[in-house]
Amino acid sequence: MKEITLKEIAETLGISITTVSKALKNYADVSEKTKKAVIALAEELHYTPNSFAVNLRTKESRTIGLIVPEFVHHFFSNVVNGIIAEAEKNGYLVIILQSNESLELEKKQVALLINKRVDGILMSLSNESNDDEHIKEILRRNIPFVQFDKISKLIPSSKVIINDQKAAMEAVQHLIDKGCKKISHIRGPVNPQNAIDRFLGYKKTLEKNGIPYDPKLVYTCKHVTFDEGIAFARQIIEDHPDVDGIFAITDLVAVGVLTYFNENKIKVPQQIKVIGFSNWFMSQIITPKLSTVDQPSLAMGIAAFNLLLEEMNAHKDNLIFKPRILELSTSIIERETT
Amino acid sequence: MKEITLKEIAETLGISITTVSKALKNYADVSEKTKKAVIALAEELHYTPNSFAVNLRTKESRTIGLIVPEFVHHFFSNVVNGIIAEAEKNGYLVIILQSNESLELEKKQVALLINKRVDGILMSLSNESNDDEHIKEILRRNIPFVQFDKISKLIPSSKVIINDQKAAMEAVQHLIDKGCKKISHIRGPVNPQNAIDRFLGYKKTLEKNGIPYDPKLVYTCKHVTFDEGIAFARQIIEDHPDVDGIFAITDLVAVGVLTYFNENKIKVPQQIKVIGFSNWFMSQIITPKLSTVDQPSLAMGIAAFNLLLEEMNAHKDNLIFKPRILELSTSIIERETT
DNA sequence: ATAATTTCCGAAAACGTTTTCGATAACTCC
DNA sequence: GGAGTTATCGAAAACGTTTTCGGAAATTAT
Repeated sequence: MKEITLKEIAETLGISITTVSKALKNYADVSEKTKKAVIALAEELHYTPNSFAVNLRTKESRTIGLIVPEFVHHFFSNVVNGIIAEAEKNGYLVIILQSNESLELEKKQVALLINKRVDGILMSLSNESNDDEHIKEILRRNIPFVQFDKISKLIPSSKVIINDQKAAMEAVQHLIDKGCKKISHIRGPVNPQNAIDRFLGYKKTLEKNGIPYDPKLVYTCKHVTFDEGIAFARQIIEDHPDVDGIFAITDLVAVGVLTYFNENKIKVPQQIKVIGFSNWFMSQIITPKLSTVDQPSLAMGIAAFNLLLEEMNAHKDNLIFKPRILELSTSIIERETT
Repeated sequence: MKEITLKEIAETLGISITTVSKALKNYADVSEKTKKAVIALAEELHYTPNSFAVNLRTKESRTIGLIVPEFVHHFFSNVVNGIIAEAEKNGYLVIILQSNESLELEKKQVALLINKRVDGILMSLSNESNDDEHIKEILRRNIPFVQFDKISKLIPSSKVIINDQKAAMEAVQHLIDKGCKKISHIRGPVNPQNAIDRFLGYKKTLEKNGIPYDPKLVYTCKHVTFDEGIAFARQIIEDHPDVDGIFAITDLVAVGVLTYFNENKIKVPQQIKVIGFSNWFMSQIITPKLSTVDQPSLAMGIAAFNLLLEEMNAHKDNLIFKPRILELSTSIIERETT
């Protein structure tokens, strides 16, 4: 079981390796006759070029690295889906790494990708990320790099994001428009930019509508899980029986909230209205159907890859690439919980 | 921005490339003094070995390829999760490809992975797969290969599966035990082995319980979607108003069924009992909560990678590896729909 | 006929690493 | 002091490809 190489083909055909290589790449300075012969033999022997050698020679691997905090959840798996589909369309392969929201793992993974010499890196930050050294290392090495969704504003790279603050403002305004007077917010962890922005959107919208902001109405998730949704729902009812609206950081948490309410006969939307974030699939199958903010996940993946592609192409031609920020638009989806 | 190579380090230190390489790999025939110097300089310059060259030289990439039909859905994203976690633990990277249930794409992707010279391939077949040539090519090239979940019995490779027939039998028996007399089956497409096996399990269990098998009670999904669940639910009620049990190929379809029943005030489980398959997350949040068959997705991913790892290690040492078949166990989860 | 051009081919270098094998220098032991 | 041993190093080949450049052969122009 030995590998077929250019040398093999060259020797059996009695020509040089050079000519074989050129024949397969359709160079003009190879006669049609030899081309035919080479191609025929290559196919017969199931020749496929050794990509290790090609990579070494051409200094590119047509492979990109992708780091996400997790992808079992609907939003990220959709983004990843967009990325690998678009990558494949352009002849790129994707190596996927999952940081599990751990900064330490994230650092290792960045090092891995650098070592692998991927042509570019696509990344969504973990919740723990506040130390930027590993990201700076990517830029220092001049590796094409695009952040998406969970980004750091301090890193001067291209980004694909939504306007979390604006989207949150619309969500909270929607609750107010539906008659909510006392709105609680179940927010994400302290670090991530989008948790901060959504919280700020919540706060600003209250103030804009003359509703005093009360920090006691804000509950902070540690891991943004279904179970936290259940737990906070109970706590909110205990602490503030008169709350009539809840804005949850994400649909998963909102679904936890609804589950608790369903089990405890708390009427949604009559007693309390609920709005989530991201428009996960499950939001349309739970009873009552969850109102939410539609966040274009597939489009985000596609946009992120294409932005990276532009940067990789510029990089190949030794051009400087000016980082760009793409802001995708969101929209409120009104369902039965508001 | 030039890359740091062994040559760089060797020249600034006035020693040979060989020694630098050996120093970094902690060879015994390099003095402690030079080792220290080399390591210090390597760190200072942020040296990282060029993996293209390493791959070429060592003929391995510590990268595996993974092809799944799709992974936005809960089951596969969990399997993938298990795989990449386990791979990373063992120093392997994973290239993920999605066949989108298309045979044509699947073939291209196999070719891509072969060309990439991944150390091993992990694969779950698309629904269209009946032509085996591309898979045979993997075996012909002696590339370590493990199939999981959606497999072809004809391919003599290692496999990680569940016993679909047995699991289906348990599910249908569960419906019968709960009093169902006329059970409909919403099955998967014609080709895939697991759709066949689950159907066979359905049929056998009916017969075992003295219930005549009626092909008119079997509905065949083309794409196994939520919408098909809704459509078939309507059709079942129309065609057979007296059906009192439904066994759906997967939770997604079952959830579609429940959604239709909820909207049309058909009482579950009083009028009709429903059981799904796979225990997706959504099955526990829908009302009524869906009874289902628990299929160990994460464990399947972990097992599949470890089996592949064994095979890759044997391959490295030029040992022959006898394919093994791992069968993971399933269990019925009784919830509110039965 | 020769000169100029075109067509076709191949030698060789390069990409950066790993590993084998031999060489030198330094040491140990009697 | 010489033989044997050990410690340390480096030359060179190899992995398989791509690309540059020059040269020979064939063709066309003069």
